[in-house]
Amino acid sequence: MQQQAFVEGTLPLYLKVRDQLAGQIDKGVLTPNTRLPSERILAEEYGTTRVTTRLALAQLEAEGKIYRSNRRGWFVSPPRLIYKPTHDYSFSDNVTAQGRVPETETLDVTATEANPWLATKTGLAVGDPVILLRRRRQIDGRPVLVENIYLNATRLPGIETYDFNRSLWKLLREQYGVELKGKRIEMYPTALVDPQASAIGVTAGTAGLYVTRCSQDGQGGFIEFDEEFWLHDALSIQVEVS
Amino acid sequence: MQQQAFVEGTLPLYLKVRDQLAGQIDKGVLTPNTRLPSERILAEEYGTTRVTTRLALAQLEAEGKIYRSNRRGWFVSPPRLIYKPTHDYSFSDNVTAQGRVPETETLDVTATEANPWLATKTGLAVGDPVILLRRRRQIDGRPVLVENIYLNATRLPGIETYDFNRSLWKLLREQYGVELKGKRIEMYPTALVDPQASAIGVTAGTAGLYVTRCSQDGQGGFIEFDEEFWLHDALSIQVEVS
DNA sequence: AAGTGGTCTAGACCACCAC
DNA sequence: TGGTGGTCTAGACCACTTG
Repeated sequence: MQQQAFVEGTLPLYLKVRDQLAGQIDKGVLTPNTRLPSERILAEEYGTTRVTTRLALAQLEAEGKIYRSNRRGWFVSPPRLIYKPTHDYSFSDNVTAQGRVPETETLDVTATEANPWLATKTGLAVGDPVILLRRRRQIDGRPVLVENIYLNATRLPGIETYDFNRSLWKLLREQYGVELKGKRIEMYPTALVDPQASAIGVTAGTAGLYVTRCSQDGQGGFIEFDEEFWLHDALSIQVEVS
Repeated sequence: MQQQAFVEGTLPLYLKVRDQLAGQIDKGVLTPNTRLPSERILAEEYGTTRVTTRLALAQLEAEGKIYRSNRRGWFVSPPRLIYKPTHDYSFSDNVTAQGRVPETETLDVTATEANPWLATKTGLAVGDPVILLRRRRQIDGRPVLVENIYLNATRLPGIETYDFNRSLWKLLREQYGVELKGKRIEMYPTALVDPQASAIGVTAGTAGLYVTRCSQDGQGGFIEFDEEFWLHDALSIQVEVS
């Protein structure tokens, strides 16, 4: 029942545990995607309880140094993917160019209509037909984002019949002759909640980055609105302007 | 000692508490910057313990719906500031334009030299003289970011003598005739750790957004490198390209 | 079946802030 | 000085994953 003294210069215990583990990660003793010892073992090693150990792990998770895989354990985070949302890079090409292995899964494709929220985001009228495409994307076997893509069904007739497990940008260019031009991007950090958290296989409340991207063709016509839910430790955003 | 049953359709208790509080925020019962009841009172209201209540509060914090003020309590988050890092907006003008009240405090100004890390970021040589300026910025009385600004001392002689509690961009333009042109921006979500967490007055480990911005003049000469540590719930980033 | 993280209890003392 | 959040203990049962 003894509490640790909180005198000047003394860190809380959970931050000491944090520092120890962070040191092992930074020094390369623990390498990306390595599993950490279980919470119970860590608690014993550091002479404390699971609650305190979990505080330390939550800190490292918030910093993006470790991640958890649903009831399988804690793992060291791999490097962040460099992502330039203003460019036309395909996810697959970008991931491959950085020496990683991408994978895309189509979750479902639905024909629907623009609701008021989507209408204000896209300039469509409420009720205009759209195709909603939901996909999950992985890097090196780890799901890192889910996305909802709203496609202008009027402008892209028959698009729901194609294979969406490949680059959408290439599909638009090759089948419809569309070159995406104008883009309006918005993003902010937030927690992933259901249904996105479940789709990505993480606990509700895991830190994430919410990114939306509205793309038009050269004539200013609306083509697609993309809503991406990223794990917060999986990416680093880069934007260049001149 | 009875545990809640985890049958189909039943949420964990901490998520029920979360939903209740979130509902009150969304419905406007709790308005921005309102203080929530204390953890002990919330725990009693929901018939649970502080630990579980804190889980619920941590969820809402991760989503950006509430924030904590060092040992003073939990508060409802105000709307996010819309921030366009590719534009030349001054912080003060931007905050004012959105109907909020900005404040800037200079923490310290130091003459130093470029280290290897800064050299790779800026194109300076290691050892080149730079002025390091640290500032804290507030919105409506709440500190929302601290920043480290590295200024090219060779290009901007005497800059350390000016008042930095106002717009740096205006100072550069009016006193040095500098128009910033090229920008390279990089950002990713991470936790705020000391010394930034202390400077902003939040617990180490609070979710944040790390933003760097490297600016040049029209001739490609390096002017300033800006490193910003934002509270994660304080901003929404917008970027437009055509 | 064994082990993992996920959730939860019922307390405790401490540092800090406002009154 | 009293109340707040911050940290911590020493357990418990549950759901899920893996062998």
